[in-house]
Amino acid sequence: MRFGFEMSKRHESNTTRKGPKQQRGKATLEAILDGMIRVLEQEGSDAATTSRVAEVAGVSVGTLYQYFANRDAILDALQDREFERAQGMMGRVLTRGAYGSDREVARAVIEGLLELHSAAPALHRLLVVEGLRVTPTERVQAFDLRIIGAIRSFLGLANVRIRRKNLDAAAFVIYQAVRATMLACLLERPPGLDAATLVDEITDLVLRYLAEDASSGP
Amino acid sequence: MRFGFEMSKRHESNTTRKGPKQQRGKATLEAILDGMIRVLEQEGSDAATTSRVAEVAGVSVGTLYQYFANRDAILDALQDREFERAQGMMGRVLTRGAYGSDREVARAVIEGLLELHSAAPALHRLLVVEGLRVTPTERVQAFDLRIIGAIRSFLGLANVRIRRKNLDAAAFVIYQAVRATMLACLLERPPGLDAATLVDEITDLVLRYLAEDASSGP
Amino acid sequence: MRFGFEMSKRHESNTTRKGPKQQRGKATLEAILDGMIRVLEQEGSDAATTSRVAEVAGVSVGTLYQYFANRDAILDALQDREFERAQGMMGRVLTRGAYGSDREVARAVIEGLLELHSAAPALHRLLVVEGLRVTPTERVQAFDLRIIGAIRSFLGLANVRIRRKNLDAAAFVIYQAVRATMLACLLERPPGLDAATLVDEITDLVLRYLAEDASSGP
Amino acid sequence: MRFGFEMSKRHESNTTRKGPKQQRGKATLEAILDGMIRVLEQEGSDAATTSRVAEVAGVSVGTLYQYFANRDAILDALQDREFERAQGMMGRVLTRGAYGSDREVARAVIEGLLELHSAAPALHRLLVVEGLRVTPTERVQAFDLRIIGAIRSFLGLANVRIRRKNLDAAAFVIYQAVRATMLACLLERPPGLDAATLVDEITDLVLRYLAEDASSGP
DNA sequence: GATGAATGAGGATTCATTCAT
DNA sequence: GATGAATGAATCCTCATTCAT
Repeated sequence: MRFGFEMSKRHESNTTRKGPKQQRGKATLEAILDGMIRVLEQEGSDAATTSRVAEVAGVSVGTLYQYFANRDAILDALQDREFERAQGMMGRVLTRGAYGSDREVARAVIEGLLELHSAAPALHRLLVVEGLRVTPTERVQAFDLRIIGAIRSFLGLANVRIRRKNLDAAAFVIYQAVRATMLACLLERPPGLDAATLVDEITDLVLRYLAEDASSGP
Repeated sequence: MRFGFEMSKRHESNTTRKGPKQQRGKATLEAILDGMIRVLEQEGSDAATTSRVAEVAGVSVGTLYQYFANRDAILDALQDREFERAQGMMGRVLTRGAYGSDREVARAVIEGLLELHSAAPALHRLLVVEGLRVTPTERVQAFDLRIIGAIRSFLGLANVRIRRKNLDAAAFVIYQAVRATMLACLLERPPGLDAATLVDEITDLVLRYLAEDASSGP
Repeated sequence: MRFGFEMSKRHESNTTRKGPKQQRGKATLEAILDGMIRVLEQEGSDAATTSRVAEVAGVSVGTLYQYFANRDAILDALQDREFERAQGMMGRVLTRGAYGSDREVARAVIEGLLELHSAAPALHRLLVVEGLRVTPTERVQAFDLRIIGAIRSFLGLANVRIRRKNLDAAAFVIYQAVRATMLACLLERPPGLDAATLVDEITDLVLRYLAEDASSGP
Repeated sequence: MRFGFEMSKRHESNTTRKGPKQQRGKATLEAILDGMIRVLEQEGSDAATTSRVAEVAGVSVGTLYQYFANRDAILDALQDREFERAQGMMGRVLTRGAYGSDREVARAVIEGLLELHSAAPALHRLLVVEGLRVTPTERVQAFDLRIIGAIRSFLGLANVRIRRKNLDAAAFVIYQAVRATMLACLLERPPGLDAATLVDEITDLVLRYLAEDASSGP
């Protein structure tokens, strides 16, 4: 167990219809997920109809519905996959850089996140939008709630001197601030704000907010 | 529509169709805008169909279309109204608090923003979603671009000692971070993060990021 | 009485709502008719909504409906006006040219028709379309039935040697052939078919069809 | 819609959306075309809404739109089908009657046309209306342009002595005159003008107009 | 298991017509 | 009489989902 990432195996109903027992099934399932991402990234969410996704995935709509109970289930699965990737990245970075300075660790995590987001900005945009839904869906665990939990436990375990009293609040603030900045930067591509600068700024934002002393600004 | 609130591609007629000059007209127009907000807040963006908005506004669809060229035009108008409110708030706060400490000014602005967001969180959620559009529209001034510009010029004029080199980047980061945190807090209502705490945390986040010395944290 | 143009004063219901007793009323009524024609000619029939017609006529929709029971009534009135113009033209031409050769008379009539059509081709197109309605409207006298009647009586009275046995059929054929050719020419403007040529061709078409000897081709 | 059958402005996708390759698809497509004709014939063009056509065709609107990109595409397809039928008829008649007299050939063609028109007068009415469009569409080959071209080349090839100098004009005139007369006759059913008479009259009209000597009139 | 044709509820938008001022 | 804001039925079209083959 890494950082005590607690997470329930949530909501059967909305998810994959049948566990991909077969090899072929697994491949098809992945093809559909990738099809969804590809459409999202290249054609925008308006174009992400079930038919189009199936087409891009190289299967028929019927098949798509054999793997997913409904359209939302695809997004759920995508969320799961993305969460696992984030989790994996964090694990790798933190293990590897266990002895680096706070700044180095933070920067590594942020770079990892940026990489993850860069691979599929539109997907992450979607995850934000979904997370911000006004009418709470029955989607039990929004993507960000899970991540915030993970961050919270990391902060609790970290041996750095965190200045924050309220760790729950801190985890929440960090997560929202980092994600929004990163995502907006990727999607809006504001002139004069390249990836390197972005990482610098976010790292500094987070460290100054968290750490007792963070005089080593850029 | 899926994925929350996708806007349609076209933006031919971004403006109010024909502001009937009468008094009644003005009232009807406001009723429609308020109807949209009410639906957004209470029923979610999927429910914000033109029919439903008209119904809630207490007018017929036909009337709605007499005031707005299309559905998107309502959102445009809402954006304008909100921008003006934000501008007004900033003006008032900054004038009034011209002699306060940095922290006092920052806190006042953030409290003002929180107030604005609290009045219509769903609307602001929408503005975020809009701001994150993958396919950038020709919509001349996206809400956030306008606000970021305002922040940027404020930073440039402020007589405080800003530690940031790249003021454009700083304005961008601050805006995204503050807005996302505030909005997510309002919409998700995470337990243990009340309004007061939120203001404290955000103020600190911003000040530490910006100011040369921000030792007066909580 | 000229050629025994018999015509009933038909269908009160669909027509002008109130006889324009006032001077102003008469002017407004004409303005509306002209507005309809102007829109038809310049913007096409899709644009000919009651609102647009009223706008172009310089009155309000309400006023328009004070003069016409419904939209169709405007077209009825237009039909009447056009029929009267056609009648007047025929009268003038036939009186003036009473002693010309058959060909001269025919040519004069056709030129007159062309002039009438040229002034408002879109209107005449509309009259055709209306005349060809599949579901017979309650519109008692279609434009063409009235004109055909007039032609028929002219053929009956004419002192030329008509070769046709069936004058009813002949009147019908002539009318349809002439009108269609003329109108299509005006609307489609086929290259290499100017007004002069058109008149020549139609005149010849009609004369050869009707007259005992028509060896004097163009 | 008013004024009979206005077509909408756009013609982006003039073609069949996606001819489902199956057998069933072909049948459905035909059912829709026939449904459109049936509605046109029996209920008039105002009734020819997509829903009604689908209903009469025995399919759902969705299905209709799976075969045709939009309402106009149905009419395009109908036009194509009709053009092909006309072409086939002409081919058959001209081949078979290669050795008949001019009058016999002409009469055969006209009888063929009458048959074609009789089968679906409302459709042909529509094609006329289409042909008379004020705003010329980019629709590549309007029905009549295609037919006029065919007539024109037939006139050029015919070994009969055509008296006309301007064959383009002659083709145009013949086409418009014949079609209008025939169609109006079918739709208005003027008393005392049966099919046989109509064919006689039209044949004579055309032959006298075209041929050097046409003394063999009725 | 896969396919894709069929379904139909639902959403945006228009426009003839009315009626309170 | 004139005005024009309000009405709402009607239309086109989309897309998630099902089911017969």
